[in-house]
Amino acid sequence: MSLTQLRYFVAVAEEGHAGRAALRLHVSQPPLSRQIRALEEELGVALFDRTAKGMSLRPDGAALLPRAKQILSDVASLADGIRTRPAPNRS
Amino acid sequence: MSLTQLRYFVAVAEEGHAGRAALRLHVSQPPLSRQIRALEEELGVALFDRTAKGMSLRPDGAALLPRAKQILSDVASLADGIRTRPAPNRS
DNA sequence: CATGCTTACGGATCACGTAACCATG
DNA sequence: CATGGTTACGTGATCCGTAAGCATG
Repeated sequence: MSLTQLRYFVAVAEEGHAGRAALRLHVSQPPLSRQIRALEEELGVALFDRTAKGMSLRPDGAALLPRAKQILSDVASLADGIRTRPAPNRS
Repeated sequence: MSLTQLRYFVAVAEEGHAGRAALRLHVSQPPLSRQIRALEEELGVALFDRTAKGMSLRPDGAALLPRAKQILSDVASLADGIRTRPAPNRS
């Protein structure tokens, strides 16, 4: 499991559509599809239902979504927090 | 920034020694050294002091350590939580 | 037959391990 | 000169993008 996979998963979950998620992420659909599938295989569960209209969350995917977003948010704030701390002054 | 880099960072921080960290992670020292350096460059700060005895945490590294451990722990529990949830029954 | 996810395939990028190198006490 | 981190270098794996394939309404 990688942060990239979590980012891709969140984008697809929020867009409900791999094409739009790919645009949002500036990648093409195949890598997206592959990473989602790899994540599902690693976890051993189906995260989405593939319909003719797009991809919709299944229960396990819905359970994963908020936690994935939390982790990504934590990672981002960690990076920013360190980067914007050139010296330990809190004046 | 990748989860691998955070794992490498935590191992070196806790061991205070790249050689032992490498054994613990089942990799060799050079990849470890490179990933730590890449992380430092990405963040724009020095995380460790390189001494003749090993690597010791600098203030920015000490600030990063607990947050990195938290994220890794969250990721692990997320994966386990989904994996051990074959059906959404909470009987 | 139009839309949307998936598989095939070739090429670039990244990460590792061995070996050689450099610094410190 | 022994210990420990770093750089060099070649190889193997991973990931992407284009193109072709397949399913559904």
